[in-house]
Amino acid sequence: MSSLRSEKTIVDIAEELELSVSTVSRALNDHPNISAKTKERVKKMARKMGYRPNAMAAGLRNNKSKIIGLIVPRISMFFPAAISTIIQNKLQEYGYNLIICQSNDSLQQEIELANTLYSARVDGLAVSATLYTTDFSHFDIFKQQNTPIVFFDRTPKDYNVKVIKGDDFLGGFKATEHLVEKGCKDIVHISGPLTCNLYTERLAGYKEALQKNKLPYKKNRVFFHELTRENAWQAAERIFSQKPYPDGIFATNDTTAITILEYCRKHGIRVPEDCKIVGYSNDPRTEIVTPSITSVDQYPTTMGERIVAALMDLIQARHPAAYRHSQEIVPIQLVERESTGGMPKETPVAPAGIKVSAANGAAVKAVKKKK
Amino acid sequence: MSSLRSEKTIVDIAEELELSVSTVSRALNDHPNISAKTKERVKKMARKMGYRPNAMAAGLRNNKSKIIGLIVPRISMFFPAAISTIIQNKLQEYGYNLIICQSNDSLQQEIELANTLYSARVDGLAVSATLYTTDFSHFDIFKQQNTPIVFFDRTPKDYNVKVIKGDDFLGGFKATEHLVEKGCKDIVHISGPLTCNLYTERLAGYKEALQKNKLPYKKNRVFFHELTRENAWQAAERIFSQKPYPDGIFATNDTTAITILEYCRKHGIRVPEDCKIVGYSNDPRTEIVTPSITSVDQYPTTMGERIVAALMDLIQARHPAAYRHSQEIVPIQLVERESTGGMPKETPVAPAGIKVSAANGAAVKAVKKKK
DNA sequence: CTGAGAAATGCAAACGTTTGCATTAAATTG
DNA sequence: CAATTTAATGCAAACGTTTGCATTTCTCAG
Repeated sequence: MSSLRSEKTIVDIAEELELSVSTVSRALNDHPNISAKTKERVKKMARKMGYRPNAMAAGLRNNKSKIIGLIVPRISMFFPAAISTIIQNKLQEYGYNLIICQSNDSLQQEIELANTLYSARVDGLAVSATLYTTDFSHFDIFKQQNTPIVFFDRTPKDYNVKVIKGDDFLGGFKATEHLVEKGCKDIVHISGPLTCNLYTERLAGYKEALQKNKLPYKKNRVFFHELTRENAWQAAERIFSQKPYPDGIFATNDTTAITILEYCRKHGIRVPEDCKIVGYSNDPRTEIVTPSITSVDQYPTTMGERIVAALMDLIQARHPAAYRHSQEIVPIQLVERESTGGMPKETPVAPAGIKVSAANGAAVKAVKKKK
Repeated sequence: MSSLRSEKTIVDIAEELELSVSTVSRALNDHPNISAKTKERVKKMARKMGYRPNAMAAGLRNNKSKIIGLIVPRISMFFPAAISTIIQNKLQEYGYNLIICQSNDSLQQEIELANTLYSARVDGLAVSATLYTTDFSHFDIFKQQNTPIVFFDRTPKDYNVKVIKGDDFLGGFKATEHLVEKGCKDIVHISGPLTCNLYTERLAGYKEALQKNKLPYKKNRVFFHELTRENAWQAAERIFSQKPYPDGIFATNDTTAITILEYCRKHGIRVPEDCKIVGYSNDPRTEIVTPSITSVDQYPTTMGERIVAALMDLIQARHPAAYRHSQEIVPIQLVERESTGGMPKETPVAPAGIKVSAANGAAVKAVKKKK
């Protein structure tokens, strides 16, 4: 009958075996100078005594926590959720834990989170910023201490740091040009707050596509607001409050696209006949809605994997600043569906649309340097 | 110009101010015996020197990490994602961090996760188990060390521990009875692996409803399999491979319900006219699909809040075993939609259906003791 | 056997906090 | 103003590891 309380420590093992703590420690960590025999003895005893390493003690001594921090706006949205999933699973393979935090798109919260994660002495940090983060100085501590830090998706414009992001310019461009190809001449763009890089770039892509196709850019055809369902609905009301109706809508977010679609259905505006719709992110919901919605896939799997790869890379090697501050672009792909006149999918279960693995390969090559 | 490397510690502050480390520590923690003046001096200096507390050192000394562990099957599914969101945000208010882990429904991974979370010396643990976890002994360590542990949703049947779960029996019952009320006489039930308590209870509810309404329980009308899209599609193929077709289907999962609906639409089976469908969890997707799908809401917000409340409770007070091993039931609610002949929603943006706050209040009262 | 080199083990400090107890300084009282 | 209480500060140990260096124990050639 073992004593009730009391965690077993390596000194307990050492005593029991009449060894020094150092040998026990080394034995457990498979240090080369320890004989196979003692290793066996130690491990067996550890098991028998129910020993569990104390990560905090080790972390304190080693100055590493084996924890990675992740800050995202919210994990209930498709894209960040998908990324978080990948990151979590991937990190596990490397023996790292993940602390996931949500800023809820509040700068104040983001600042606090950065501080607590720093206090936890995370070995690395991945961040997708708030919609309104333009000053990134609350991440300075990490840079000062040389803690690897990677921004993704919603990234800073001129904060010197490693960035992994989708090709938002191209995404905006392709989405718009696709609408043009399908015959649209009057295309509304629903954008987000321009404090966020994603939206400025997609908007730029939109403009570029219009220009290339000799369509005028009209200010009153572009909307800016936080991309909630409520705002989307209001935007729809404004858009369809007076004729002429647009014949195409590029929403920079699938939630918005879906809401617009619902509005159209409710008001007898036929999609795609009267008005075509394109969303962004390839949220699985775009596929189950009727009609299904064309969207821009951002390859969250690829992005997640590359975030982890970058972090592990930075942790292992003390990297040259060149890499610490480089930018990687993950490709995007337009997924055509019914809302722009595409065919309904063959069978909903095994969509032929995207082969992630292939895209993956392409993505890995598409590493660009920051200009 | 301050020295490049080197984290500032409280001893640096102490030296700078010619104080002892203990006073500095106490000052930073607002200990009552420290004069207001020194507190001010210390805090100011701390700020000036860019001091950041080291949570690992404090944790080691205090034997508490201020970290809560969470193990869920996967965070990309609606229900666990929703719960995780709530838990994370709620914990933040209490000054706790959350380490979210996914077992990917693998028992092996769940065991490993339990071990690493224990190594991190989490102050509490919340778990929704694997589909196949029947032996829970890998959580024994936590119980031995008196680390608070709460199971939710997918909970053990006879492992002595705090449990917070939805009223699955009632959910299964209501879903089935609703179909009966709508005129169904031949109701298929698509269930999950019976190793998981959720499914046995919902199945029991289904049976009960049939019996109460004098409908026969037919073995070949119930399906068991992991609730993936692929399996759902196959189930649909079997269900509709020969007449008579069922006139109602109760799927114990919204993904399955949605897939069945897609199958029906593709094969010209009219929903709800020919066949009615009820899902489970009230995944937002059930609302945007056409026709929208009746489902059972599980109040993830309520459940998440109560998980956190229970954990904080257990951490604060060294609780009597009675509470540590009690069971709480969170109510459920049937949300009627078009797939069972309900009216289409008024406006998709502000559905009148559920007022979470109100339900919340109801839920808090509905604490049942284990029989 | 002896001695040298290699292999295995041990010593003790360090990581950055917190905290019980001892001590000193300040305030209060008779 | 001495004596006593109260307020403020300091000392040093402890939390559980890891690791550089010193020491001991082998192994084996000469």
